[in-house]
Amino acid sequence: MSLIFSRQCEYALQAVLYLALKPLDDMTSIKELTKRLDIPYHFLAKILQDLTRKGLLSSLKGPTGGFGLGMPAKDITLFHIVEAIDGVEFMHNCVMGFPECSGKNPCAVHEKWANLRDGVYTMLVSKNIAEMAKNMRKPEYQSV
Amino acid sequence: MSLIFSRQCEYALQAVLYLALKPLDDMTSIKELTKRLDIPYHFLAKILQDLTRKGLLSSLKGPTGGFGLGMPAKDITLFHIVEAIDGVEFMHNCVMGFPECSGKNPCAVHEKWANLRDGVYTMLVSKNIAEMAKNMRKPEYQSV
DNA sequence: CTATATTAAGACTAAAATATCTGAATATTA
DNA sequence: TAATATTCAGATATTTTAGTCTTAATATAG
Ligand code: FES
Ligand code: FES
Repeated sequence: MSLIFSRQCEYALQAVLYLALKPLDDMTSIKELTKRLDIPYHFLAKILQDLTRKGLLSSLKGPTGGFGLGMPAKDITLFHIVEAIDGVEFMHNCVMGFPECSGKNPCAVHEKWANLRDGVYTMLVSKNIAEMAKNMRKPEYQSV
Repeated sequence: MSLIFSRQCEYALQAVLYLALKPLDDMTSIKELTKRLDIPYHFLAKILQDLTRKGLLSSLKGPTGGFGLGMPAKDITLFHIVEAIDGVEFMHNCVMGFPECSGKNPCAVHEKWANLRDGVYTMLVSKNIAEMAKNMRKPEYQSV
């Protein structure tokens, strides 16, 4: 199977975009998130804790507690999330798996891949998550 | 960790490109391939057997045996290899992991991803593996 | 203060991907 | 025919990723 981002990372992207639709200090429980997004409860819990440790989210215990953005949505891009979960190695790895990726010793598709990779980067940083979230037409995100 | 193709698939791409540099009926042993490409012996064996069953390669037992292309290099693209190993789901999956990927209910990056995905497809089919192999400047492939 | 709802943390389990091992089948060569 | 070099097939092992469970900590509301 091929995939770009790990499952964890996909869940993180989905969850943070959901939080981006809410006011900064509004806390959202894991329960609400898993219900909306159909993500395993405890798995999502770990991911969110991870993002909290890394400062992207903030959390609060107790009733009325939950998770919220750790900084204004306008300062967060999808790239921050990918970076926090999967890391950025994909930005400098050879798509064919060769140990080196550079124009010096290019593999058969290096030029094209380098372009596409830049495109992925642009895709992840071109808008902040507030704008991103608004661009979605996913039922999971309606009437938050 | 993020990656596009599975490790298996990466190995397959590397190995088939190596075979593409040889005459059609010239058999190459796993030993030679693993030595050149630094791929675990038995793992590569399984991958090549898989590709053989699927017709992309041919094999011959015994001394002077080994693996070769199953059809002329000009008829094979990288996409055929990816298709055989990883499958083509990545061509219609949402990059953020949502259950549906379509313009009807687009995720935040659907348009951009759809373009990039087409770019990946083009990258994989734009040349046959004979041309691809010649474009490589990897030391692993010199003086075959 | 107490009961409750929540996150935090870490151990644990399950599944998938990656890698290794072993013996059989087969073709070549001497 | 015998020895050898190879692929073939399937079992096993290891590592990584995904997912679950349990207990503790903490904040709120009554
Ligand atoms: S060398 Fe292969 S993508 Fe750069
Ligand atoms: S819906 Fe996400 S990439 Fe198409």
